[in-house]
Amino acid sequence: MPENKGPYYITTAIAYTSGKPHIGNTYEIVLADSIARFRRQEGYDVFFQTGTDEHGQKIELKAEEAGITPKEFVDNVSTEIKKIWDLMDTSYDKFIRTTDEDHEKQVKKIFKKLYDQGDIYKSSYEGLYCTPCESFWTESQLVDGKCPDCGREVKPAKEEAYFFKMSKYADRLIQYIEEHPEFIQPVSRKNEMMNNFLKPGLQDLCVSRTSFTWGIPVDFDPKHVVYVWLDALTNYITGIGYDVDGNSTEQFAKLWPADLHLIGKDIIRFHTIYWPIFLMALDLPLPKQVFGHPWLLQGDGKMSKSKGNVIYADDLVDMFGVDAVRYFVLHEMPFENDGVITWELLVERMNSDLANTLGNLVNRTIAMSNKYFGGVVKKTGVTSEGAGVDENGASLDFDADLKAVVTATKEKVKTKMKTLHVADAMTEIFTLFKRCNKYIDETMPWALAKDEAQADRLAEVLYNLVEGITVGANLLKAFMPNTTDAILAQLYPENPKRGERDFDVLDQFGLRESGMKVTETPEILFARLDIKDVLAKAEEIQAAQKAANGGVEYPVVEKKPEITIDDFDKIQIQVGEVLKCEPVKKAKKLLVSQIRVGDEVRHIVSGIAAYYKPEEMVGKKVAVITNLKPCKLCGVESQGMILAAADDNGNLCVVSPEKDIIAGSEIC
RNA sequence: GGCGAGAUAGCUCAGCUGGCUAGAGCACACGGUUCAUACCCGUGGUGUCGGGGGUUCAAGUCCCUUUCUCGCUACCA
Repeated sequence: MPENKGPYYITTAIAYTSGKPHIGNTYEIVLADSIARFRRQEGYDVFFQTGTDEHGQKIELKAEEAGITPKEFVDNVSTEIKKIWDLMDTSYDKFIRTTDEDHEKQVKKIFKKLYDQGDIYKSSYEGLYCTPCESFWTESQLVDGKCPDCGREVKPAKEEAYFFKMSKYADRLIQYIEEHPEFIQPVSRKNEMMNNFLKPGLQDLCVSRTSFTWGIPVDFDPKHVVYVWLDALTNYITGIGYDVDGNSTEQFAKLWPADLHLIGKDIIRFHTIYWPIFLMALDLPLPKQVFGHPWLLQGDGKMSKSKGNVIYADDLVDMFGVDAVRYFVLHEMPFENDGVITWELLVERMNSDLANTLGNLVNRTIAMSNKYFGGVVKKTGVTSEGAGVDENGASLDFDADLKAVVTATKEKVKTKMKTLHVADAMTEIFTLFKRCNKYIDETMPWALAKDEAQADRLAEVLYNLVEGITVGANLLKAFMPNTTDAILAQLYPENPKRGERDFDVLDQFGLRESGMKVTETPEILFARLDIKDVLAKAEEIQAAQKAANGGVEYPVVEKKPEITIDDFDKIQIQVGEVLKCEPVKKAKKLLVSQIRVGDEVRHIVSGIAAYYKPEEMVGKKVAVITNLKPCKLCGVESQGMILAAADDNGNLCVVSPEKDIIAGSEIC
């Protein structure tokens, strides 16, 4: 066994249990798994944690829709997620759920502790909340009794809330980030965090909610539940036995701080700002590294359930096999940019890398060993040493070159993995396999076989091939564990264990004992696929998905408090006709429209530039709130508001009268 | 609008602190080979290195400028 290099604690983000994860979500666990496996191979004492994030309003609503309790709902989804993680052969050590009793208990205690020490405070600004700005103001901050930001009325707070004093720790965090350049990966993300959040000054974070109940209740104020990020992020410490009262487990002492939090790039902010600050408040050391990986996107249009083109891991595994899917997602994901997945790309990788380069190599090597030596692989020592050079001066000592490539690969893979460049690491391994294929052409075993006198040379060639493949197969273990086993099972049929090598010796050549046999019945590792067949199957899957999703996914909308007809009556809505529309300078999302409302024409700014071109708006009749206090946006005064509907998938449309009616008509 | 990244072969991308005829993989074409899953090996391309200017003996590689793309962020009355 390699020497123990010490503990290594790696986590994925915990998956939100609102539904079955698609292949893009599944990518993260595979990436984490390959890193975890690789570190284990290197000799680290790895602890790999993943799990599910199970609280929040969205889940509360989904459960209601399904007619079951939230707990039943998350039990189902969590089980399904775990099943997929297992299907992908991921070697996590712990699967935590935020509904686990010990987790909930610690979160309550953490909240209390932070409250007691003054980091969390209950909003004392009751009555002066500006809803659109999502900000509380003190009496003294108001300008003319109005919100100093937008100048609108501040209202009595709808809900009291607890806040976390982020600003208190901001300087320490900035210092930490500056002193640990490797903390945020890739580094481009570090700049975004510094420039957009830390340098301008951190806002306090709201850490409780009262608008729903599916969450961890605040012990001492049970109408509040703990805001999901404080709940979710702490899984990284509660999962390994952290206890606020100082009774943390030995495991915690050993593993914390984590070596790597692997997360999607969308939640970098929570992991590199709020999480470190929570930890500082708890007086715990910060994780060593946070890697915000890019996304695996579907190439052919946006994934959507109604289109039925969502790609799920289990469908892919059915069609291609686990390791092929692992290979694909790891290979297609560069370090910084988003990767793309399509059925065509999947087939291409499968055929060219897995079937042609690797599968065929193993197959032809075994076939020749059987054909020429009855499967016995002997090291004879008849090498190509001293073969000289060809007419172009190129070395004919093919053995030496093959060995050099094979033995150098381990170090190359290690180097790539050190910086988490998993795709590049795999490429190095496939370079090894390609070198083996080339070696066959160089040495031409079929030609050697025709000459009795060359029998020992032929044996040596085949030995070298089997040995080279053995090394490559062992290097592949972190990424495609089943393939490693499948190859070794064929090269060492009597006892595959004899083909397994410690990572430390993967830079050595010639460890295979001479005289062992390879299998008499080679099996194809990866079958070539026809793109037509695959596309046909993909269509079947899409059709099934569409059918299964006859039900519609409704948007989740945070509930507002009940109002009376008098409240409603305060709002004046009228039909407006868009006369003219143009983009607002200095703004990306804004359009300014000239709208006829009765006998007056108003300028109204709307955040719809991403959905409507200015010329599309002209001539439309829309619903307009006409008694809204005017307000300047990006330097342009807006005298009202165009009503529009938006769903959860980024669609938006303005609201128009169903029949033609004259501009100025009141909507009531 | 602010901050940042990028624009290199048909496609996806490498090209560090400037230096010999600009690379890899895939795709494509031609040649070789037959052990093998019609597979493997070799050879090949015209790349205005986004446009324009500049520094230098020498610039994808540095500076300025311009166009476009992308990320984060603000505005979304």
